[in-house]
Amino acid sequence: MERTYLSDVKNKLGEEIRVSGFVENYRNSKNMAFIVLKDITGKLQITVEKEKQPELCDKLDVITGDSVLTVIGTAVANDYVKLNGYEMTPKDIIIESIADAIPIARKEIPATKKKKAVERSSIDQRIDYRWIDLRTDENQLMFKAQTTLVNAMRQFLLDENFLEIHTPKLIGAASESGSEVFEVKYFDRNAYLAQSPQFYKQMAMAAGFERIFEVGPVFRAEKSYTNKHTTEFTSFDLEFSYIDSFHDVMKMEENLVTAGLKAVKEKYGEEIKELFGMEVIVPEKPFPVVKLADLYKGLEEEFGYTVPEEEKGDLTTDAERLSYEWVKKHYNHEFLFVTDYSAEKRAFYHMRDENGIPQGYDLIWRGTEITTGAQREHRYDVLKAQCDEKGLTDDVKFYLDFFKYGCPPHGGFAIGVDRLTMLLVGLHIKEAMFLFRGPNRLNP
RNA sequence: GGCCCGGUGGCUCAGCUGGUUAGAGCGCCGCCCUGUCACGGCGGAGGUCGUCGGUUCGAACCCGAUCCGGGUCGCCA
Repeated sequence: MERTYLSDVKNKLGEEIRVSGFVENYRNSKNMAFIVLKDITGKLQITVEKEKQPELCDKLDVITGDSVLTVIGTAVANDYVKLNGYEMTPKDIIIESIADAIPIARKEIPATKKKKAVERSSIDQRIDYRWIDLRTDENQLMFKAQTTLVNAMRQFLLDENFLEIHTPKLIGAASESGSEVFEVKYFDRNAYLAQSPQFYKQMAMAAGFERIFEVGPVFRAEKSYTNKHTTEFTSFDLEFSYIDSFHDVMKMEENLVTAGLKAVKEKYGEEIKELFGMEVIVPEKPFPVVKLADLYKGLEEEFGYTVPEEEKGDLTTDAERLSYEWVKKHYNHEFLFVTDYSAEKRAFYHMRDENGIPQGYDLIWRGTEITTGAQREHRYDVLKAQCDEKGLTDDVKFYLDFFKYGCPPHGGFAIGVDRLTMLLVGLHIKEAMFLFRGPNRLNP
């Protein structure tokens, strides 16, 4: 008999069906036993009247919470049952796997008159047993939403004639600026883990691919201890040619992000609101844009925030957070493009205008940076000069060559997928990743 | 790297100015309970109080060292 998903049981009431899943809750009393079974689509109560089915009793005595069962039986409507209003009477129960006592507290249990509250285990404790933690409704919803989000963004780009490429993650030279890279053994020499597909995206432009994207892992050997950094994450990168300015890049990004959020809202908006208390808002276009200096001016006037002089060329974490208040107030919007950063703070490959202002931007969503984008400098001589200025020419010689034999004007950006997900459901990065990687976390 | 915080049963915590058998709730095990649905009731097992050293008649508690972990800032996606 073919397996029926639990979300589909309501369409098969009265029929004999076969279902499988984890035991989410279990109560076994003298005459009755109740099993709440959960699979990726839903839940179902299995009810056993022991007198009528003595042959099942031995099995019922060994079942524990989080065990995996397959149950064959018939589901029928019954007002007794709070869960869905129907329950299944089993004909047979197949024990696929018995679970030991669960070593983490996945849910907070509020205090009652008699009992103290039980706090949920800390995220670090839960990551030790992440596969068990991931069984919760919240976590599974989060990854369903992420799948929908990334899929909608990918589909948007395919419709825009982008090619999907896959660039190497093992690279021969520590690339791009001073950002730290991981060194790995590579036969009799060293290699590095790619910190970004940046150079290869641009190589694709020089190859005449015109429009490309890549969704893949990137590695950062930075000892960052924050709620939004990790040493390995998934980057949604794209690059495209024949742009007139970085405003074309921003336009592409707002269309991309809007398409993604629209799909998520349609499919999971209500569940996300219910389980995470977060509203999925499809943003209005165009997104608000502000120059960095103007934003700081506004934050000072309206929120009394003063940026330290040495930080003025960049956005501080406090300012980033406050910018959410600012953009809500002025534009009733969750997204904010910030432009006109200082050249020292930006990568050498960003194009600059005649005043030396980088032709790029950051995109801030709900007070957290999710993207850096820019028009790239495609003119070999200018690029080489900017490279010299940062003292990187020797390191990136191979990259400079990409621009020597013809290269269209182009630009692009990268979105951190994990950050997108974490902001979507209002969590920290550790909670939002399938498996977090940080300076102190390499397992499981 | 800076600043701050924490390591007590499987989990979450309490443990006053050092005082003798270290507590609770959840979980677990056993028994009881025709319908539960955060079920309920009774009983039980389970802890070298991160580690090492010191002070003291006496240390989970005070002191020193050390290890491990967490939060946050910087860096960025």
